[in-house]
Amino acid sequence: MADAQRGRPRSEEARWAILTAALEIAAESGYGKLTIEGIASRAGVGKQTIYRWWPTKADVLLEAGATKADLAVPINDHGSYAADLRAFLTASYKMANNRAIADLLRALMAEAQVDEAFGERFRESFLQRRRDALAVVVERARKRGDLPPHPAPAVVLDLVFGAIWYRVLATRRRLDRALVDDLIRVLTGSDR
Amino acid sequence: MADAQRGRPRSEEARWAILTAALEIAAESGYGKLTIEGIASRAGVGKQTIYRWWPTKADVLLEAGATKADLAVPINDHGSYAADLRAFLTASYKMANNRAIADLLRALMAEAQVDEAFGERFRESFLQRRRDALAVVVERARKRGDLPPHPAPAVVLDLVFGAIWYRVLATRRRLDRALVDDLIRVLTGSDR
DNA sequence: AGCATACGAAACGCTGCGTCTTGTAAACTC
DNA sequence: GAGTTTACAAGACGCAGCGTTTCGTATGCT
Repeated sequence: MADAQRGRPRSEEARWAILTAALEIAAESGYGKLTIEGIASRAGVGKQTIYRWWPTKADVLLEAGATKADLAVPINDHGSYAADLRAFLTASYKMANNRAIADLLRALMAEAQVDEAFGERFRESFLQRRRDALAVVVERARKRGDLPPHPAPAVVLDLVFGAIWYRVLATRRRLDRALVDDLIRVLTGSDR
Repeated sequence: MADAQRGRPRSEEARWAILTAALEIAAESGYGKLTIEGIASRAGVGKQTIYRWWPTKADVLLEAGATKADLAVPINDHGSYAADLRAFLTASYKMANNRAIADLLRALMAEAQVDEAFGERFRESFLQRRRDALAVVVERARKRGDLPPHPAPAVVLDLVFGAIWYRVLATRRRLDRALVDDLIRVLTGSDR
């Protein structure tokens, strides 16, 4: 085989140590205090091993989150648009109300604003996936004839993720039942 | 008078040069490339003059925005909740669709995630003021008997600002008429 | 005149960046 | 089992920017 593996293979142990160290430091001291040298030192790893596999420390965190945290949201069919929404929102706010995960997401979103290239990676590998997931729920409602004419599907995504992210980033208030209930009311048009 | 001014007064000229230089550099090269030394150099000012009056470069930008950009939103009475909302949202999305202002807001929001102390200042001096403004609109609607039972006033704020910020920070899509229309529909309960 | 504070300029030590070098380790190829 | 290739830990390197300090000067008040 021409493209058989050549040379020493990547150390899975080092990768794991790096991801763990990054999460630990970020959790203990905050993203602002996270440095490549700090990660390397705690992981017992050379800096070059980090630079070889990740372009920035934010990418390390992004992979750490994807690998070690369960960021999946359920999009099973619960029979109605309202029930599907409730399942999605409940799972989402359990995530957002988890301190460690919220801090991680805030750091990634912040870095995405400052580093344009990372921003694209973050949007594609995280934000867009979550949009796609909710879009499935909306599309299912449309096929069921369950979807009100307004708001438009694109706006549904903006309202749901907007409200969640705004609380996480701006007001720092917990996501609660009241928000979820009103959100469902508003999106299903069940005021009347 | 005991507390009369003593010593050389603060140079208004230097202050203005610093705010201008900060905005220019951020606009030209992005917030990631903004440095205190860069600001001082372009403004023709000693670094100490910056450190004497602002704790961080983000605070410089925050004051620059407050001083040089018109960030006011109209909360005049337009006769109905829907009309008030439309005026508020229209003004907001004209702001958010202005590239320079959007970039500035993204940088400030990003820094607020990383620097806890600045985050509080940002919330108090900017985010909360805008929440207060919209709260006036909502309260007026309530007094008029114009306000639907849902969503609750607090959720109204989350939905409006959430949608705006989410587009600015996450999808980078322009705010458009469709979003404004759907938002008004949803908040006034005028589906029916 | 004397005092207090701000100013521009520049030097300081420090931290973390991203690169590079060194010697060793772990896989495959012949 | 000798040779090749890539990854590894460790650490040195020059650089940029930080926040502080020092200097001599400027501008207000009493």
